[in-house]
Amino acid sequence: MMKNLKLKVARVEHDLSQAELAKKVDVTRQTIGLIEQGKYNPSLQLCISICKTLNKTLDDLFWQEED
Amino acid sequence: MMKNLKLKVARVEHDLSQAELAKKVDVTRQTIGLIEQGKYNPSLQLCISICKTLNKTLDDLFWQEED
DNA sequence: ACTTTATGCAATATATATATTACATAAAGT
DNA sequence: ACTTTATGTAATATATATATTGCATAAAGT
Repeated sequence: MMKNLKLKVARVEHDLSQAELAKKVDVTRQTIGLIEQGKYNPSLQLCISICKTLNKTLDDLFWQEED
Repeated sequence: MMKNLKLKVARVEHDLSQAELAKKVDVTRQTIGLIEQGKYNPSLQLCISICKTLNKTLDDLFWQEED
């Protein structure tokens, strides 16, 4: 799996730590960290929750053009 | 959870049955059926796989504007 | 120097997505 | 009438997302 740098950038743009974002979307810090590292395959609802918190869409944060 | 009518429409536009789409994305027919019924919270990778098969993006099929 | 803060990592536990198998029904084909 | 085809549903099993707890480290604040 691949790192999700777009998520990390969006999070930092909102001046949130992994722990702070985690609390907002009601998961643990580890879950956010692992998603950013590309070691998890998150659920759609969690992705949507993260997007709404960061004012982004699924395509913004979780869509990859390349293969 | 809410039904995913956009997925069903996109699938039908491609003239695929639930079973045929399932085979293409390597899950079971039940999984596709339950996603369409909104009874599952699919993984991001499965969503992406479905999108690529149906020539759509995540926002096209899995993003909901309303709340 | 000490204390937070942020992050990575690891082991175990729990919840749930998904598979497997099977049965039921309605519609369409023959 | 019979046979497919498509879909819903349900029970059990398995894989894995996520939680929990704890330890380690590097950077920044004091």
